[in-house]
Amino acid sequence: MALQSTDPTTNPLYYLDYLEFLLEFVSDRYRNVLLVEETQSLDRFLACSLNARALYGRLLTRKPSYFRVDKITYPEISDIPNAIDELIRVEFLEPVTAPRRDLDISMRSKAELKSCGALRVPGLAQAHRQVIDQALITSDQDIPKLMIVRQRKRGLMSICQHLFFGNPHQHLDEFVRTDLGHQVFESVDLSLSRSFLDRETFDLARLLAVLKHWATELEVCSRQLRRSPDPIARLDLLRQLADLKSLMPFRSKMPSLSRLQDKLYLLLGQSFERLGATDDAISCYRGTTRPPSRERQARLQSQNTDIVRRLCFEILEASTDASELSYAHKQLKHENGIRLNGIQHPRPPIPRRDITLEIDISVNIEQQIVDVYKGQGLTALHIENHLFPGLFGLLFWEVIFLPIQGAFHHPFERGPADLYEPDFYNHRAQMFEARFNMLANSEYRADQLGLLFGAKQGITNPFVYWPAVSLDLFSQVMTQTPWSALEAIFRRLLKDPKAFRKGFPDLVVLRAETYELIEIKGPGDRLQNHQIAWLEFLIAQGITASTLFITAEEPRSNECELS
DNA sequence: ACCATTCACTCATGC
DNA sequence: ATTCAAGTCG
DNA sequence: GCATGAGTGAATCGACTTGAA
Ligand SMILES: [Mn+2]
Repeated sequence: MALQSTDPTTNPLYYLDYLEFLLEFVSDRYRNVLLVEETQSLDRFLACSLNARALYGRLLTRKPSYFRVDKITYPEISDIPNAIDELIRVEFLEPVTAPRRDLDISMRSKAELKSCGALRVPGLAQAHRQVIDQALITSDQDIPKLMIVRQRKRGLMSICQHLFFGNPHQHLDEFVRTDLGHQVFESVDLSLSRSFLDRETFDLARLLAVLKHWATELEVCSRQLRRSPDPIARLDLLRQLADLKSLMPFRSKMPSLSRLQDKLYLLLGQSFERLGATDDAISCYRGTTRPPSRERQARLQSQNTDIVRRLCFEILEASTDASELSYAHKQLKHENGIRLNGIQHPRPPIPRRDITLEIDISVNIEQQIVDVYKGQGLTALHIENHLFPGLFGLLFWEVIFLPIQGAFHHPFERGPADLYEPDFYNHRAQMFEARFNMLANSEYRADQLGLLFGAKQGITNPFVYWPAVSLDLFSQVMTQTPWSALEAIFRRLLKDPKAFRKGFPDLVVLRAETYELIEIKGPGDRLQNHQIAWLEFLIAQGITASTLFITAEEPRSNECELS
């Protein structure tokens, strides 16, 4: 794998190396996905002179696709005019020949407009840029033409990037930032996986990306409409939403794409709901089981107790989403009275303390409590979701980065691509179980913690947030937590890594023989369902965890007690 | 996935 | 003169 | 007091240039 150094003194064309690495990777591994004319274009590009390719690579990193020829200067590229001609011949660049008064204006700075005499109208020189452009475009003021080129084949480039990364949003930046050491990725054998296996799947991915973009826009509209109702705009929006819904493709076999579809259905359902189109909303929610689809369906049909009950049972059976589960519990309890105890877990009470504190708004409340503990000679850290997930990510490093089929497709992945799929554990069950067995030995565990922390520090891992953790912290927490508790926490994490990574208590307070977890609640802040779920779980596992509610205190009184 | 997404937090309503 | 946002670059 | 839904703000690499306000 030939990733070169970014150092411009030794390698002034580093960006071209990146681009060509990507293009060659794609045309090599995704030959059957690319269309014939796409392959031909790529071949034509790769056959160009070094100068031409370098220029195209430079322009590709820039935001607009129109460029003033007189402004294109790159010291490392010689004979730019010639490179431009060459790129025009292979249709990677296009001269703007038709009169484009708009560009002749907008691509000039104010100073330039002034020096070609365009701002002589009184007051115009002081006006806002937008106003000037507007005024000049319709005036008969003569404005000299600029020599402008438009970059072509940007679409092809984004197709290649999409294929390379397996998603539409990562781009060439990753190469630079990785070479600069801003991010470090685990090196994984990529030979077992390709992002897309055929054109059909890939086209579906691109379609879904477009639909999602559209749906997000409509969702924003629906929110605005709620603020300021407008019956006509509402009807128009409803029509657009219906159009979008009718374009929804059949459920894809590819998990990453069906996840996208799930999100789309939720987005659509939510928009319909906001506009009061209950039936449409329900039918969208029916397209997916992703939370909170079932809860929304139930709420929208609250008058039909049979449906509500069926949905709630489904939730209890299948969902890991705390807020959905809490809804289902309440609903069923409410309907069936008390005789539902079979399903409910006995709930340990969550310890609660209340204090008053002079609150400093400029600092977040958690940090203030940390300082209070510091004043008492205790170490407290605000690490929220980084403690146990971090420990998990470290101890199970090898399993997480196992290069099984479908997990890794390119060198810039922070974790396996199927991490958030229901089968993440199943596809690695043997390895996970073997690891659990090994880690049951506390000496081995301690050993591994130290080794892995040293070996992997700084390497991106979806569970480890390096700035927030330290070996000392991990060591102390690990040795002071019974393995049974750790194992239970890790297994819960594994059930739904996305959902269960959130909701841990804010603070860890370190004491000599033990530690304590505390969820801070400032004025107006309430416990959320997933926080309650973790607190109860942790307490049930014998870990000291509690809540601390803060009430604002008038200035000037002092001291608060935290035993 | 940088006019986008995600999350924790915060506020406003209605019971 | 300064501040600010967008864009560029490694 | 409670539940709910909507809205906020911070954080996404960081230094540097440019043009506009
Ligand atoms: Mn909190």
